[in-house]
Amino acid sequence: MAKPRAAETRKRTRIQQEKEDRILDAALDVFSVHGFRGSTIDQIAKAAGMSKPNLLYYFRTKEAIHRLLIGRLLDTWLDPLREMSADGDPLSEICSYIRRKLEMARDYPREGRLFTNEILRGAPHIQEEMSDLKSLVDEKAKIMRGWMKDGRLAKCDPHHLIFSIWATTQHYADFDVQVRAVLGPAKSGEGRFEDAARYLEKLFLDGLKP
Amino acid sequence: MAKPRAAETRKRTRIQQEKEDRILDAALDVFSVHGFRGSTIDQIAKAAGMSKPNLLYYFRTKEAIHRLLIGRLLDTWLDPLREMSADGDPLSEICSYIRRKLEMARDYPREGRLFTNEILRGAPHIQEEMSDLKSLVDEKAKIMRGWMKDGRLAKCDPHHLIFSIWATTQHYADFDVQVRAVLGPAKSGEGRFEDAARYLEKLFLDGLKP
DNA sequence: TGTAATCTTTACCAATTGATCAAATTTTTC
DNA sequence: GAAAAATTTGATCAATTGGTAAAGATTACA
Repeated sequence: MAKPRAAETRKRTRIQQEKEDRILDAALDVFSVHGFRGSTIDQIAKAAGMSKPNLLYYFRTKEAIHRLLIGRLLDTWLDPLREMSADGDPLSEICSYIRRKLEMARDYPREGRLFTNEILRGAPHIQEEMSDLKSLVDEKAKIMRGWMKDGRLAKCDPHHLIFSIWATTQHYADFDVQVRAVLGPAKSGEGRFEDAARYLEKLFLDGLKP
Repeated sequence: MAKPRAAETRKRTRIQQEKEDRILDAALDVFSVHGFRGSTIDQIAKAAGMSKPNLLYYFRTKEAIHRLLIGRLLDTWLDPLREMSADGDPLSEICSYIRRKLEMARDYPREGRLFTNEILRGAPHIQEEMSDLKSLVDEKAKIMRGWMKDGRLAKCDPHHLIFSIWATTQHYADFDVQVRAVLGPAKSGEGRFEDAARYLEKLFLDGLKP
């Protein structure tokens, strides 16, 4: 055959596997920093070590790459929240949730920035998922309200509680350069995540009153 | 004269005043959503209700507009932190700071997103300001450590304390569409900022223990 | 009111960018 | 080891984009 597109090929070959992975990795690098419109196929191709037409042999369009990355991301992004269980101890459940989100900010900062880029742009590609998100959050908020009624959690607005967890943990991915600039070279090692975890646990449990 | 650039004109005329303001406002709209590379001069010109060459009569380049906006932003962005005084009551000082930052997120969300866009991109245009930022934060961290030593503030890492205030307040500007999606139409009015303020004060003062 | 200065428009340019195609090359399969 | 399938390359395209040149329209001011 003259020119089969990679995706139209009978089976996924070894080369396809490899190259597609390399492209997605490179694209995540580029998209997470420059956003969709700010990224070029050339940039991604170069980062993946191949020519532009070669890249386009594996993915028809720039958007196809982006869509795939966003899809993958959304798949796992909410897992930590899903894991929060009504049966556990309220404060431990919340602390575990914070810890898991912070680990994600540490281990997958590019995915975090990709997500933030998308939200900043007004979430044009993920309207549907936003409504799934609402259902999930409402469900967990209900659990929290139950805990509050039982006197096992301080009374407060559960939606804003969840926002504050998202915000404080995601901050270490999105504002990484600012965090490093402020902490200075000495404290910018991986240890900053342990400091953050310690601080956040204290904040969420006891607040700042002496 | 054939074609004087607006900026090179003897005095700022009424029209210059007006048009430049309109351009900057439109550019803030566009840049804050699409980032620098993702925004086009045409887009900004259209949003400002003028032709592209007309816009370029007032600002030589796209970058000139962006630089000016970023400069303005940085000028006022840190004012609330600067106001935090060692003489005040620690907890009130911190609560005021949170309140002021939240007001900025409410009243200047576009500026907030412009800043976040810049940081996400690795802060390429504001390296110098990042180092000024460190000095200011270090100074305030020192004040906080003093408060802790005196037993007037819970012992914790003051840098991460500041991060958590930035994160929780800025969240309402950057993730606005997500916040609205989660809260639903009923609770997405301006009242959400009062709910946030109430929640955050409670969190930072007392934490979540019942 | 006339004219010099300022402002706006129309037409245009060169570079970049997303994407295609056919030919050349490499890999897999039998 | 040859045929078939898959991969890579180089040339190319049309649209977009940042920016310019110059002529025409408007405004301010004597």
